[in-house]
Amino acid sequence: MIKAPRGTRDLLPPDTALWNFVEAAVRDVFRAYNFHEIRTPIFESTELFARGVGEETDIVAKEMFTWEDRGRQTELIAPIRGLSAPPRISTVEGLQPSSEISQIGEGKGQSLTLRPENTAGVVRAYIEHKLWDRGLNKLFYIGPQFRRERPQKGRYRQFYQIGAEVIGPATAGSESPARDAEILELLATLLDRVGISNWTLELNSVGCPADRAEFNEALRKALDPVAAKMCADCQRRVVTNPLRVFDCKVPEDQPIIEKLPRISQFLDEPCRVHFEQVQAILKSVEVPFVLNDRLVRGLDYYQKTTFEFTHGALGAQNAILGGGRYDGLSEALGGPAAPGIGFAIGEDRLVMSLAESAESVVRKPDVYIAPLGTGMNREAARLARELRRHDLVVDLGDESFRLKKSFEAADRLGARYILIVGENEVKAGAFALKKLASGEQVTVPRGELAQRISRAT
RNA sequence: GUGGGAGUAGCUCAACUGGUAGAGCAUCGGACUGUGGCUCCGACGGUUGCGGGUUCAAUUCCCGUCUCCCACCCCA
Repeated sequence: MIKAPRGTRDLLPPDTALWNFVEAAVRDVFRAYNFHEIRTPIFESTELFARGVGEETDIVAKEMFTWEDRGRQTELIAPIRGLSAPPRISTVEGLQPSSEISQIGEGKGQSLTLRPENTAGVVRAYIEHKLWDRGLNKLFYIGPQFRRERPQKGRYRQFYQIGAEVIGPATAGSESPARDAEILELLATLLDRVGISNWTLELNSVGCPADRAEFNEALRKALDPVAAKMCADCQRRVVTNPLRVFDCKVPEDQPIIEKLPRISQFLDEPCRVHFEQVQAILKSVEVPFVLNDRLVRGLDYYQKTTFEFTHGALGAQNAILGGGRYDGLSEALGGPAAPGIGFAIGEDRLVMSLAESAESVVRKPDVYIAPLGTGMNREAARLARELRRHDLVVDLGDESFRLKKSFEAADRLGARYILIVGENEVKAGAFALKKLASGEQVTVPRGELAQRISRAT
């Protein structure tokens, strides 16, 4: 039996109703903040992620689905029919870093990658279509992303993100701490709106690149003498990415980590002021937050404000969304200066955290039509068409069904009413309409059916 | 990528130290030819994840592999 590939899954009813409920609520919230939807390709040039997300990040270094495009010749038809020459798909794992990734783009077959996140794609589109000239600087997206990680609860190889970006020239206000606060307040509204309580907003600032360099230096100095006493992971981090030492959960390491310098001590004046203003606005709009100067986001492009919303009951993957400011990203991708801030919600995790049950958001049929006897399918179809025009949810059976079977079907579907369409009814021009919950049954003339069904509860 | 646990009917789970698989629910049919949710009877449904090994005999023991779950790594 062919099964869904590792780390992917089918979303089935009634769960899909819950997903649609979430997405509808989210679109509502975005509208109120004047965000507009953008849809970018599901795959992009590998180079975009290498430059945008950072070649040293785990995502780019070992978690991308990457393949080499073959231009116009073979496409996928031959290998699939004959199974003789399967398409070559590999992760970047087998490649040498940087040099090869950029070389591939220059050959005949360009290197392509399933998007592991959506910010790079949005910024690429912003640059490509000169969106700053159209006043489009508040964008949101909803869609699948792909990472080749080991699956576990709340983590899939195809997962869904709901995200938004504020991006634009500084003159448009995109650099303002007001945007940071607006984004955070939007998120608080959004979570409340979909019915998630008990979230925690953790807030930090990682400063400008200059601050980070200085801080990294100080961190290395502080770690140098103590690194040998730390866990194996930390020893590796000290070399590759000292910031990540703060993520360590090994108890023995905590006393050492407590004494390390903090990024907050290295923020320059503009960054410090920016961060203070973000906090001041949050207090003014009464969005609760906790400062966490150990919160360091993984992607290279973050600077200044970084944040995370967490929620219990998600296991180890307790971050329901994360984001931050990325003022240098546009330039890193060859675009104009365009400060920005954004976030990505893990939709899979968001749905998992919902108190709402899938059943409760499914719209059940208002009426089930039971045709009874030869020729009654025709009558039933006409009635169904008419009732559906009145915005009623209608389902129906078949004239060969015994009445009992129709009743059982109506019960199973959770219909509110059953409408019996038999010869007697057609002759009389009035139909037996029975409320399934109470058993109350009335005879209703054709013309009054729609009104009768929609009115009652 | 690393470590641990688990895969038996559509779903939830049984099957003692190896003896060729069973229940509940669900589905379909009947009791009940135009009136359901209850009850009773019956039927359908499994290459016990897949492949190999040990054995007279494997759901059970061993090896490999795939998938899921938990944790690490990392992240949404």
